[in-house]
Amino acid sequence: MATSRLVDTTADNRPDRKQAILLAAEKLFAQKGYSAVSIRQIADEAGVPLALVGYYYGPKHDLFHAIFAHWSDTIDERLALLAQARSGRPDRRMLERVVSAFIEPVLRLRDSAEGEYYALLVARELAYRTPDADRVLVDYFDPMAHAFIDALHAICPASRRADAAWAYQFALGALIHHLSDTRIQRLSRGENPPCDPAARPRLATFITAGIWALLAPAAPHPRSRSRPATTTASRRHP
Amino acid sequence: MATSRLVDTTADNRPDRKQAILLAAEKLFAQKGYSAVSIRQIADEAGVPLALVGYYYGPKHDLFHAIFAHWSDTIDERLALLAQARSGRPDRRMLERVVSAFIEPVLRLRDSAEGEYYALLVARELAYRTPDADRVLVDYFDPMAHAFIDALHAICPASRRADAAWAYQFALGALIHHLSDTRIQRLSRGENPPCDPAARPRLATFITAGIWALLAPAAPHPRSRSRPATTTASRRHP
DNA sequence: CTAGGGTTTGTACGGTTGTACAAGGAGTTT
DNA sequence: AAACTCCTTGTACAACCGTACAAACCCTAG
Repeated sequence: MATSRLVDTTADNRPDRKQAILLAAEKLFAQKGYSAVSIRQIADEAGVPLALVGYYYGPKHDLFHAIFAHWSDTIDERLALLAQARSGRPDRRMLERVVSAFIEPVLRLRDSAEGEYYALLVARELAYRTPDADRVLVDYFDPMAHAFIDALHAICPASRRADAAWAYQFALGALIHHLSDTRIQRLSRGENPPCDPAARPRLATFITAGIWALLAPAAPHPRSRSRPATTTASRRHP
Repeated sequence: MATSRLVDTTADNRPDRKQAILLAAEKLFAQKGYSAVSIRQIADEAGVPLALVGYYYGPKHDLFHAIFAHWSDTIDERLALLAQARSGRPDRRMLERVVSAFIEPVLRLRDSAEGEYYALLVARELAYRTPDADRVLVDYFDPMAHAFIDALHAICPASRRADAAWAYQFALGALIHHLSDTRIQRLSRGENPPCDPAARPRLATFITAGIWALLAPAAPHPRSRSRPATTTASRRHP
């Protein structure tokens, strides 16, 4: 009994205004950034009156937070993919699977119609450190980061976990920067269009090789420099 | 004759208000982002009345632009370092020198007292794509990017230049993300403090290995997938 | 029917924004 | 002394900001 009004509405052909607001906010935040977008612009983009935004989502920052809450289950999917990639012997092959689990879901999201703006929003707002964005980072993405770092550390047990954390952040930087990269077209003189699917395996190669060089058990990095540079300066270093 | 008033002022012990404004803008833009900072906040930070900001720099975006104009000579230094690194035979050793020329000046700037906020500003605002930031990107940083991409392409002549462009962007992402990275302390469970100098050689290792794997003449990436995976799946991939 | 709850609106508030402008101050040149 | 240029300032403006609120609305339950 007492079927809520909201459920009836979604069954209707009447447009879901609440979700329209969320979608508009996603898009504009991803395009212009949190503080450059006004609630009025969001309302206009969604085609709803101004006051409706505040009615559903309250203050501006709660609307921002609601976007990440709406997509929170995609993080669970990524964690499941990671767990699946960790089956088998911990070798370079496993690293390749883990990197793939790290990259693929995000790029797939970016290339999908629904998740496009969310992926862009994550890439931009989380690299762009601000107290507002930091709370979202801690709540939603830190657990996943720790899971990936643990996986890297498990693959290369001889490495220090702190080095695995660095490797993760380097890889994340490459991924994030690639996500919202429109400059590549200019820099490649028109050869690489934005969102080129050919970039995907190249990013995987880049990240895998980088992590492997950093964590491979052959020669772990010392904590602090003890000797001057050897002949090959930066492959294994002082 | 006719020594300009400005020159006299800098010779005085009277504080240079114009530069104080630029410094304050640098700091606040780096900390909170362009659109989250008001001109009034900048004036307060600099300790000057509001109207003086507009007097010296005009509209807000011109002030933003002036910051990059002020540091434009550091880009020339980076280009000189790159040219120096390109002397000798084009081998892996040269790649290590090029990567070092790519990383070191930026990190040194970040760790210096004067350039700290500028480095942070670059890392944040240029990854955070916005029409405003894009113009300074094209004006100041695209030429340098092309120079580095050309260098990578010259080291690995068998590779396609478009792949070198991707490699550059991946490397830039890792560098940029590391620059403003304060999360590393959380993720390493306190082991890695922010701005740890030990990160520098690790970043070099990561980037060098990634680029080398991507561009090394042994087996260039096909433009589109033609062959199934080799024995090691993603080192050279489908 | 009426009552009531969720939804939708127009509107208004106080505050902040970027920018402009006229008036004055300081120091040098005519 | 007067004229001039550069520097400095207080202030005003229109536009926009986030948020709140009281009405009107639609639909269902009683």
